[in-house]
Amino acid sequence: MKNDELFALLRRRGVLWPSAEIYGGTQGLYDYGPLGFSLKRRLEEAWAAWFVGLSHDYHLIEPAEILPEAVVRASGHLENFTDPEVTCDSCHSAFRAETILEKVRPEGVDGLAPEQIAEIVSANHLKCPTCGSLTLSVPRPFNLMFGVDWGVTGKERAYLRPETAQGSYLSFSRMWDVGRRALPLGIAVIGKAYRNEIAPRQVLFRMRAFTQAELQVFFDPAGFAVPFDRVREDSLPVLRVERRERGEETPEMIRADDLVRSGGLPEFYVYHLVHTVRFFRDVLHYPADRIRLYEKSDKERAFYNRIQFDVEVRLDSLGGYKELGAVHYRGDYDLTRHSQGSGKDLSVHPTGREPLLPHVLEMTFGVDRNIWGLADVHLGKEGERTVWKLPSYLAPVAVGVFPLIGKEHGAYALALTDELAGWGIAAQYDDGSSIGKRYARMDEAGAPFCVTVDGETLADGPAKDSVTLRQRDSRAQERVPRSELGNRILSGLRPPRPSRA
RNA sequence: GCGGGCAUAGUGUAGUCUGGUAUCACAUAGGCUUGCCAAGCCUAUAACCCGGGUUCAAAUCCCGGUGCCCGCACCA
Repeated sequence: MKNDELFALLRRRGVLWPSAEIYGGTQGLYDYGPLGFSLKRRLEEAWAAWFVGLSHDYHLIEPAEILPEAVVRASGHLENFTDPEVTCDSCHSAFRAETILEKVRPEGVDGLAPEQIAEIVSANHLKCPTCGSLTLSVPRPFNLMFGVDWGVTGKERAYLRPETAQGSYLSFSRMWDVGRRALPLGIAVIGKAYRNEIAPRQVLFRMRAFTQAELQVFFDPAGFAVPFDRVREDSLPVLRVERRERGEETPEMIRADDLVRSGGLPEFYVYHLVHTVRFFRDVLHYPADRIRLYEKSDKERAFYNRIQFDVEVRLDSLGGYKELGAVHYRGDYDLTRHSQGSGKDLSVHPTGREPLLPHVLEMTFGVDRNIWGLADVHLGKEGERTVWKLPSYLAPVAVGVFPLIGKEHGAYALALTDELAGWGIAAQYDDGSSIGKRYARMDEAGAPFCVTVDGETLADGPAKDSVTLRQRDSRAQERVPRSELGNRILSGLRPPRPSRA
């Protein structure tokens, strides 16, 4: 489905819509409706069940969304998110100063004042890349962070967090103290991050407020033991830098142990990469042939990232592979910076070991982007009908409950709806229009089951108190006693956890 | 930010050039009928992105704004 068509469908069904729509909408902000909110909750729960479930020592926390200026200064966001931007006075195109100066000053522009950059531009007669004029302006700072006035005087500054990860780094020493004082230690955060994007685009793909799910694993750089034997035979769809440089776009399947043995990647990294791919493939049910692990080169990744693979999924609505998650090996960059910034020694003393500064492995997941991805991949037309084939534990509605004839079976079906809701099942009663339309509505909302109360349910006989249970994907129906219904539906509603036995 | 395109009920659209009661379908709500996969009939609700201008009269022409789409740039 095309981008527009998919968004129209999601809007019509109340999955999501632009924020402040009655004022014409607000660029880069979206509201989730009933179906979208519920799907998002379940997606977050599935993520947590999987990634936090990887180890007894991985935990969820909820840090604050506002960061004091000292934090973003230490993290590098004040400096790096405030790229000097040069505009062309002729055609008004905008560029990062670093891009303009790339050829004459490969070491970058860090530490240069705007006037110094302007001097270099004029001394080298640098032209506008778009129109070729010699009319590049003096750079002005452009910051992707939202600043907020802080305190009574409003003179102090704070910032909305541009990524959730910072809260995990800030909480690390507290988590060390309240925990087992052992490495590895994983800290997971699910929450909003905010970026004042220049050009928000493609609905949920570049938003100004978005939800991230991130797991930061702190580990001893001298050794991070993982049960690698359990993943060594998995094959991963990787597109490595050398292959990309040959012009290849498609990934090749490489076994996990080969990625370690001849691929030069550490076991702990590949182990988590395998589990990340399993999550996308086995939990979210993205088709295996749509998933690609895209390795970022030295130039493409942030300087502190030692290894970076983006998890990409091919989406028809956006015409190609899109980044839906990533696995970063960040070294000790974050704790070093915050040790310096705070003046507090963040190194730890594991029992029987010398003090050390842990390294960080980061797994990031774009929650909103994956809601779009799940719609792109699983929501589609099958002949006349539109079906959203969500994994059952993600479906916002688990079961639709219908009376075959409203007047005769309505009361029974309503009572049954309440009973199922009491089991914690998202059950939705519908007696509108015809039975066929009710099935169609539920297919579109992604409900894995529909239950219909009919004459046999009420009549004395062998089928008394049984109903028909209809499966979304196969459309097959079977007769099920009311007493078994709760368990039948409930069994598919728990998201999978990784096996770690 | 730049260039191009677009904006009409919940959704998709006709009408815009050539100003004069805004078209159709689906969806939604109610009724009759039917009774296990979007059936049929009747009824109802429902729209010209916002602001200004020209005109007796603006969805239509003019100016300004906002939003969306595509490409470029940006996305440590």
